[in-house]
Amino acid sequence: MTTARESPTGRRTEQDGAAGPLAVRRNGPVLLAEVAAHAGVSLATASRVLSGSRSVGEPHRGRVLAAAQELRYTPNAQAQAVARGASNVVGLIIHDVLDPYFSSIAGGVMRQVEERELVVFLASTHSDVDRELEFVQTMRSHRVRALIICGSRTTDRVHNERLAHELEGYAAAGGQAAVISQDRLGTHAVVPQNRSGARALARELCRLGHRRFAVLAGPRGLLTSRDRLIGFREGLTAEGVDVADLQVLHGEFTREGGESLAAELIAAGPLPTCVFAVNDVMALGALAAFRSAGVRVPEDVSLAGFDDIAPLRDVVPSLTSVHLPLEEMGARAAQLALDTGPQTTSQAVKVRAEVVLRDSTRRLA
Amino acid sequence: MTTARESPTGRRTEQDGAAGPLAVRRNGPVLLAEVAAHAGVSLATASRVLSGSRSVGEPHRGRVLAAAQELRYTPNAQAQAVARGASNVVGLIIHDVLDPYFSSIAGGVMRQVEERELVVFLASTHSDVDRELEFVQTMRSHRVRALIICGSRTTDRVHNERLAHELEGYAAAGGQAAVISQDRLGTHAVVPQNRSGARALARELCRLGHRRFAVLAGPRGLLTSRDRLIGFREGLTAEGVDVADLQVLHGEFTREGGESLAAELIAAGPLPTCVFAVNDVMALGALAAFRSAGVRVPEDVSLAGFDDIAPLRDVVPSLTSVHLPLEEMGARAAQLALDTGPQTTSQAVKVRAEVVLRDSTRRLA
DNA sequence: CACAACTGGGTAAGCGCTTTCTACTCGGGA
DNA sequence: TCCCGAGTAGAAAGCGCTTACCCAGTTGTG
Repeated sequence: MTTARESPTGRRTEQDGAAGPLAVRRNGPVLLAEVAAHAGVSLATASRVLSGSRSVGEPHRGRVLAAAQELRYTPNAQAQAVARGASNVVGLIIHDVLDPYFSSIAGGVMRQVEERELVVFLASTHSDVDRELEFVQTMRSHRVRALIICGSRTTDRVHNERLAHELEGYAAAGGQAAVISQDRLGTHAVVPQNRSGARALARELCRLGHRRFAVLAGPRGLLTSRDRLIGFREGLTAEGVDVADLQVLHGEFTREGGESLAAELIAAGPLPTCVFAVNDVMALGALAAFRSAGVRVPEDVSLAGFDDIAPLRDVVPSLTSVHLPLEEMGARAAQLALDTGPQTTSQAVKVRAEVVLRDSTRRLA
Repeated sequence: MTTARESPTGRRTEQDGAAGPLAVRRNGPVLLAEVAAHAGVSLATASRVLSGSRSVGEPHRGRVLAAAQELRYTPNAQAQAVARGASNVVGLIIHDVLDPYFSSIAGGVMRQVEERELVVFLASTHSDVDRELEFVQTMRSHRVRALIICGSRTTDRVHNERLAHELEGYAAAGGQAAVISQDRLGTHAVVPQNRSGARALARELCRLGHRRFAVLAGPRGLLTSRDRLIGFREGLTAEGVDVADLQVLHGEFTREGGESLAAELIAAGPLPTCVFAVNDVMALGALAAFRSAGVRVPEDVSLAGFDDIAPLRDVVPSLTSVHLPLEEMGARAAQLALDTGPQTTSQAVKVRAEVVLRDSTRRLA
């Protein structure tokens, strides 16, 4: 078997002259030119057969197909993208794959993407705004045809401006972007109704007889956390609860955050009758903290979360939460970014958040 | 603002002659050539400055940088990949993002990938072998520099051969692949010790006094499920339990699968003292089924799973399982595929599976 | 039977970059 | 003063494809 050498430059040389007609082994992938040669047709014809861009007559057509098969030809998608001036990849930026909130959304996005025979670039920021920005640049540079960014926006002005600027550049170059969270970047947006959801939750909890609440909130700068907190306050006010003595603890937006905030709460003294964790993973953390401190839910304290993530199905007591159709949100965002013409003005889709009362919140006597 | 027209062919024309020096607005992304022109240097120089491939003298260097900044230039990564003949993307094929087993592994892979400033293509097969094959082709065609496939291999000969063939082609073209599961494809492999893990579990359960078992197994063709079943049988035999009356139920490898198999089990008559679900999501499903049927775990029946996935932390009773360092496995696979020279023979890394006894399995009096 | 209107093949000009190769300028030893 | 390298800029030849353009050879129409 003759192995072709590479020139020192890395460019292929024509030195394997001794190679027989079937000396296919070479390093690097098989090229279209080789398929064409093997089939005895021109490069153009081979390309046309394989990409079906124009009809090709039968003697040739078959030969090309056979040659491609035999040589195990795989077209170079990057080169195709360059030549065609259009890529078939979609970018997806999330905070963390391990968080069920994001993996659910990702699931929805992937479904849509796969239906369209595209592929997805996945990047996770781990809630770091700089990485977020960096990934947008990366995606831009890979000329993704659509970009989906999910995860709460922040109050960080500088970052928001930079990001908006970057996305503007992306849009100017013909890209379609959609965010899942707050509609602040001038892109398409899928916007969960955090505020009204939390408001409704507060009212339901009040109707169960609760008056003394604590909120386990996320970082101050996170809009999602902030909106939910605001909504919750509004709901309480509407029910005539004095918001002044609402306990609000800020911490990480994660399970660990919830766990340590709940621990703080326990340590701080008499518990309220009801605790609202602004998202479910925090609620799960809080539940663990309560459990290990011997605080019973809902007997000693009621607990509610937000998002209604899938793993909630398996916890006891079943957790009261505010349902968000996460997969659907992902799917919807993908649709917005993929099915909208480049000239369309950006759309915002609101997503209702529905309170689901379960066993973790009890009715007060 | 002058907008450049496109020729009917989609190729850019030179018709925007009227454009002033700053008429940057055009459709499509900014090109390197435009940056070069703006900076008054040649294309080559601009390229060298921006990719740092060679030193460029100061008057020019600064001008290029400034021009790039001003025009919001983003290099076309696809074109770079074509020109350089090397891409910076990694492929990751899993069954389902929503399954914590896979999302944990994905998390590990992503960490490694991000450390190296690469990006990842994510594809999910939903356990469909045809899609798996198709995705390998897609990844190949995108010239991913490394490919990580995770998810149990099957007994489907035809598929295995096709897949091996495809991967051979990938390797021949210089790609590095790693699988996480069974080492059967001639690639690098991260191999969880399913059999010995299950064997150890069986022995521990026997030591707790159990003799009558049922196994909720996955599809017959799945090697992971099969290996765990075999190992479990071996463990029982070693402890002198007659394997003949071991109940084995086959179903889906998912939460729903576990749920319906457990329901079957309950319906079938007297329960064994201990049930082994071959993976945790099935165990979670079974737990739900038991709960809703009023069967208490572990009082009425003991339950054990396998994988020790993260959401297990939040269920009560805490579930006995066999721990697998999922994130680490993902990271390890990524390392194998990324840090190994192309000429190295493929390595297989075994991963120990450690039994963790928790509250879902009780000691029999 | 001349003349369109198709078909379907090949040639070559792109796509947006990188990199080799050539050319030039400059400083310093002989 | 001349020559030689070092250093750096630009021209141009790639990378692996697609596709506009051109040119037979066929068919269909009046």
